[in-house]
Amino acid sequence: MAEDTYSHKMVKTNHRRCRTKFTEEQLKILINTFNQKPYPGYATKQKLALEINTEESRIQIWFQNRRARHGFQKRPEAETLESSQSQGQDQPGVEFPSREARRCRTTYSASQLHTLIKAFMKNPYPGIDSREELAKEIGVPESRVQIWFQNRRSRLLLQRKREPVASLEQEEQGKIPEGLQGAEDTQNGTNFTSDSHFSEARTW
Amino acid sequence: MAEDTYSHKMVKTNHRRCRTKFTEEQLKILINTFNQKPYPGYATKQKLALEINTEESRIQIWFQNRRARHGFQKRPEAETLESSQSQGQDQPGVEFPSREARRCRTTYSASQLHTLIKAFMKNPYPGIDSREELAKEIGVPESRVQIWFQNRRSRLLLQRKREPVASLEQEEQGKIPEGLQGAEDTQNGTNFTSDSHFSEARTW
DNA sequence: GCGTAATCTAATCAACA
DNA sequence: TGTTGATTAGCACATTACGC
DNA sequence: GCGTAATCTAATCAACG
DNA sequence: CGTTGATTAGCCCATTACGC
Repeated sequence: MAEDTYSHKMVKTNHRRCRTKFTEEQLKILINTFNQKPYPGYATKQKLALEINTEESRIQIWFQNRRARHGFQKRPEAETLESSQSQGQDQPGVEFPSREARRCRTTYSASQLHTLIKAFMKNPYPGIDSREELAKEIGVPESRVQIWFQNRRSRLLLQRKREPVASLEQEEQGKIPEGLQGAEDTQNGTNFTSDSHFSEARTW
Repeated sequence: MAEDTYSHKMVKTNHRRCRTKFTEEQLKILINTFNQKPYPGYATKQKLALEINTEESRIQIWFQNRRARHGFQKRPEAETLESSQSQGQDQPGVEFPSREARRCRTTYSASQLHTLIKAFMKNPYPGIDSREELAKEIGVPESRVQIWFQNRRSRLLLQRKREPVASLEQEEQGKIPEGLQGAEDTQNGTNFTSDSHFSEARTW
């Protein structure tokens, strides 16, 4: 049992969240609301959450999936220019909040960020248990923790395509001059049949 | 016991590098060199590497450990003002490089960075095998991959203490107003006895 | 204004019927 | 196996908008 | 000049004798 | 159970110094 040769509490809590099971009753209400406004604001979702006794984040997910799978009238703005809603976009004077207000922006303190980043480094893809634990530790709802991790990963992956050309070359990169770079490890040849998984065929 | 519930090739290659065993012969040479200059430059280390047939990075480590454990004469610059070396620091005209030249700076291409970052997100603490694999994949010596990961983690952990005060407060931060933040998850109470590991007693 | 939390889509994973 | 909740990246930087 | 590789210290982990 | 190679963070931003 030489696996898990870690001293850390490698509890490996990487389960995903339990699949929520909606009752007929709940679904009826959800669908009904969806047909009225497929892009509900925070208030609406909160109300729904209370009404059908479910976390607001689950409702959020449900709406996302619903939108993605069952086509609906149209996007809320730039509609098919049909019914109501004053499509004039920038109708001056009244400031029409075509979109319902969203959830208030969460602000994280330094120590909260500390904890989050530390956890991120341990595992950028925390399971539901880790997230719950983190949430409790820093005192925010778990859904916010999840969102934070998503955004964080996004930002990190952004740097991948950042730092662009610097000047004007992007030719080959698997061809280091050879003789300086690859002139290492010529003894102790632990060649270990490298079954390189995740090759993934770059196509640059 | 339900650990490692991953579909990914969780080969768990988190072993550390094999402990290098130096022979008497090698040690003699190392110690000898150390006594002459405890802070060897790249050229010296490279030469040593060739001489005792060992990776340069291992020599680097050996010198670090040696310096940390066995006291030695002094720091290389601002010496005990003894022998040669023209200590005049800024002796105009000749530009004396008191320190021996270091290793040439490695520049990573965009695709190399892509691969590295991707790997970083999968696991910020890759074992020797993963690093070797990465090294082969992007065509740099493994030691450089290791260094890259170190620096990367460092930069990430930096942001922890970044974004400081914004204006002028740093009082309590474990005291969210309560009543807005923690007002979630009141159903589906999976309380799961939270044995919060890594508490680590902040002392701010 | 900037930084970044919130939101969204498209795709995929995966549990459950 | 299809349905559907959960999760993820965001492919020359996903988009939007809010707080400080 | 900035960005970031390279380097360093202090501490800790861990294999091996 | 000490020795010593390997690894890690870097406690108001580890330090240094190159390449572009």
